[in-house]
Amino acid sequence: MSGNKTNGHLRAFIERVENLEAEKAAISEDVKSVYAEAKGSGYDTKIIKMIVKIRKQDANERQEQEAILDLYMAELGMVAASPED
Amino acid sequence: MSGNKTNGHLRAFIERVENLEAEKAAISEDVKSVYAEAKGSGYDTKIIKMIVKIRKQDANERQEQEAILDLYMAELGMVAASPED
Amino acid sequence: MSGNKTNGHLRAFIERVENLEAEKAAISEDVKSVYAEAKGSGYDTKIIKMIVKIRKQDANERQEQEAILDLYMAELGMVAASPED
Amino acid sequence: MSGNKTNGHLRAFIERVENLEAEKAAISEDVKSVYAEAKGSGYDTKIIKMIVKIRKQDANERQEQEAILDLYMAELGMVAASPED
DNA sequence: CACTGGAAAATGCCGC
DNA sequence: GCGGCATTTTCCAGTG
Repeated sequence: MSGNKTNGHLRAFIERVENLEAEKAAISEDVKSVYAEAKGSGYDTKIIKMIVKIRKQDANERQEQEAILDLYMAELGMVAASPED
Repeated sequence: MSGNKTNGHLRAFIERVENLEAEKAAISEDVKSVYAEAKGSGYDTKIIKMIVKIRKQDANERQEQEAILDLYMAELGMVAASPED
Repeated sequence: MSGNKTNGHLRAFIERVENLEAEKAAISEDVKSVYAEAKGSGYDTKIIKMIVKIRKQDANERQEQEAILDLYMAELGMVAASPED
Repeated sequence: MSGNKTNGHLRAFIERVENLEAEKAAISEDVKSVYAEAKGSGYDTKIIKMIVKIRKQDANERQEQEAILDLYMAELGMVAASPED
């Protein structure tokens, strides 16, 4: 009665996840290919990875800055006063 | 200057990697959505993850087994027939 | 033969790890206390955490930049030439 | 403005947190050193980690048991005498 | 009080 | 085969 027909649902969820993860794995392969190609062109993989990493950090940082700005503004909009007392 | 034109290549490599990683991130989001949906249907996310994990392990083991089988067959002078499913 | 007396060593290693992790846990408690105190002084914990996070990100970024600089310098010191042949 | 002098407090809080987290990071390094040393002595890091984990679980269980015991004793009207410390 | 989001830990993977 | 790295997983505080 209660949950039997949901077994099909469970199976569907699992398959969807597995398909998505297969896609992810394929893309990871592509990334590896790009690095291999870059190395084949004489570039140092390590450096490329580091550049990618730094650029990602930059993006994160920007996001964090905006997040804290939002926090500040919310804070100021709410209390607009000194925290203590 | 010898290799200036390769700068364009470097940039291209970096962008390709970044695009691929963006795709990966998007798919990861999709996976999260599926889990959220499953949870909304009353399933325990943790259990589904375990099932997915186990099935992946099984797949890995299968592949290993097949690889070993291929090795044996090659050893015996028999070419492993078309592996595909 | 060889490894019997090392049991004592194993025990010693485990205890060292456990002691260190106990210290870490204690410090985590201290951190929590500081946040509690700050909140008691009217500060928003969330904001403080975010500031700490951003400052840590800044530090990381600096480190990454230096790391890549080192990489570049090593690269240039080694080959000092265009990447592609 | 009312609360300007609290900026110093905020700064102090932040620095205290950062110092504590630096200590934590240092201790984490120490833990890594211990594991490296253990590996250098021929031990398998993974196994040691498992042992540490199990012992921690045991400790947790013990605490739970003691907590339950305390509950029972409180229920019975007996104050759980200070076990130690 | 269950859920979300984030920090810390653990696992697995990749390149050397 | 090992160390480093990325991803995953787990734990916990905060929140509605």
